[in-house]
Amino acid sequence: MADRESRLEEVSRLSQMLIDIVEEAKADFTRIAAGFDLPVHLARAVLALNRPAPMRELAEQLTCDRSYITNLADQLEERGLVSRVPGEDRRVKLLQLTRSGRSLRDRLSAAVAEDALVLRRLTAADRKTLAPLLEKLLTDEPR
Amino acid sequence: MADRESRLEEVSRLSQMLIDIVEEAKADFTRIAAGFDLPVHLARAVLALNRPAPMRELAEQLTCDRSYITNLADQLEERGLVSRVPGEDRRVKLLQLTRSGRSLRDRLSAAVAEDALVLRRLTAADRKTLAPLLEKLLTDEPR
DNA sequence: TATTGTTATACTCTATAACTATA
DNA sequence: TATAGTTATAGAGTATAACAATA
Repeated sequence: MADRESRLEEVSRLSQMLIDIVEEAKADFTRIAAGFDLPVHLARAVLALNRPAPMRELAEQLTCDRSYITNLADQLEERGLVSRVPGEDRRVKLLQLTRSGRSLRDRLSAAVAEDALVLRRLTAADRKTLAPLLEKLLTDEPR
Repeated sequence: MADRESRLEEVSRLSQMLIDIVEEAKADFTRIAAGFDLPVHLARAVLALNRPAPMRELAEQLTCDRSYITNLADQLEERGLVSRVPGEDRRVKLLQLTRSGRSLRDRLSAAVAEDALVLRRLTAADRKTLAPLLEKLLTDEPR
């Protein structure tokens, strides 16, 4: 079957495009974050803090170790972007954006959204076509 | 404009789906490579070697430093998957898959293609719709 | 006993700089 | 002088393990 070879080629072309798109999107994010003087991992943490969250929870959301969150929290605190506030359970500390942290988060998220590839390069109709295809790619039933 | 908020939401949903898809695809690749007892970076190198290539060229293709390619080449050689063969320019060494390297590459690429998300979850028609949208996302004119 | 956050430390991946041999 | 590959080393990013406080 010459069929197999050509299918293989189509598949790797599509996969590579997906990878390239995401790499470009990540590069965009890196650039935008740098514009706010933030390394990527701090920018991600700031965006994740849409409300005060236990450090444990943040670790799950960012899929990293608790000890690493301690690390991030220290850096964010040094910059005056978050503060650690005690939770009801006294083992827990919540990370909470400071006033300046909230302001930064607003500006950052607006910049990210405005810059998004999917807005810059696709029409509304394109996006309407794209969404269900991506959803299909994410449903893990047929395994 | 409540418009802006909802657009923002649509955008981040699409972007997140793209990221999730690629993460899943990469996880699949990691799993498949592990099935051949290869860490990801070695598997990528093996796939890149569809023909003997100067180490310099491989560095460009994998977008990494020459010194790192030396590193990869050592590991691949230890596994008996590649050999260094002298180029015409005597400064150059070509990395060339051994017989067993070629065999591995064939099986690996077949496994990758067969497992691809875009095959598992999309119909041929879906893929035909998806391709031009991804291409549009990759054309960097409208900046 | 289990869980939260912290500390100290170690590991993985990758790059930089200096080197050699060729060109 | 510039380039290909190598070596030794360093850095970024992240995890592991042991720990103190609390549940």
